[in-house]
Amino acid sequence: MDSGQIEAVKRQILSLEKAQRMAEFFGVLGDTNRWRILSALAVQEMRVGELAEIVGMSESAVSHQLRTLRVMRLVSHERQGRNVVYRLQDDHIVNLYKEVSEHLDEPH
Amino acid sequence: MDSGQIEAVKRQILSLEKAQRMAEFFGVLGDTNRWRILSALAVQEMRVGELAEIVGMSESAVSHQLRTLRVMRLVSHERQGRNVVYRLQDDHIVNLYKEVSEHLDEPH
DNA sequence: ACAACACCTGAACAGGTGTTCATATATCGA
DNA sequence: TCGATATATGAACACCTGTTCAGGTGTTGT
Repeated sequence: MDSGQIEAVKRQILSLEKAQRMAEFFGVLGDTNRWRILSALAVQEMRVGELAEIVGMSESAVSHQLRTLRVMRLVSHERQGRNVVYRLQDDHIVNLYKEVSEHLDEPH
Repeated sequence: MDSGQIEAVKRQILSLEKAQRMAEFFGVLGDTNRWRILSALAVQEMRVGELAEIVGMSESAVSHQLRTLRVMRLVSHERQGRNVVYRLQDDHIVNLYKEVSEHLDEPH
């Protein structure tokens, strides 16, 4: 590669901003407990306390994580009386899970 | 949800091991510079030094990151004389990029 | 109105992550 | 073989992240 080609690639790669947005999103999925929470919500929508018991975390920790998931619009929430019900916002995560699951299952 | 349903969901969620593997993989994609490196390699295969100049990082930092990407089998490498050429291992990452890009571009 | 309940939030602290710097390894040219 | 080049690696350090703990907000039943 000569210096002209180098410059050409520089113009084609992800911008810093776009790369940051990607990293931020994938970073959210880079946590074991958040995957457990998401997989629980993939079974069915549920309240915070129920999530906490299912994944074996404190309610506070779950709440903190749900906040993160909310910001990335992976889950939506709805207050019902004194409870707050969380659900997966759409099936993007399920698709991502399937796609990556294949990758990880490939023989090395 | 009664306690029976709670137990049922507990059995259906991702195991700790599977969740950890998912988190580990996505965590690798949770870094701005790794996305810049991957997007450069998506344009064309290239040497470490070229990557370093294109993404504006030190060669050492790039090398460290490539190691991480290699472990997750996102890139493969081949020594050519004193150079080492890196390339994307397959198109999984490109697919992931497209899928997530849509998600991020959706109106809030 | 008030106590109990369900959830959220901020600060603090421990553990993890990415970069730099110095050095090591590997290959080529003379 | 020796110096130059290209990449890899280990330790150290600064920064980021997730949990806990203490306390706060919002809602219901009496």
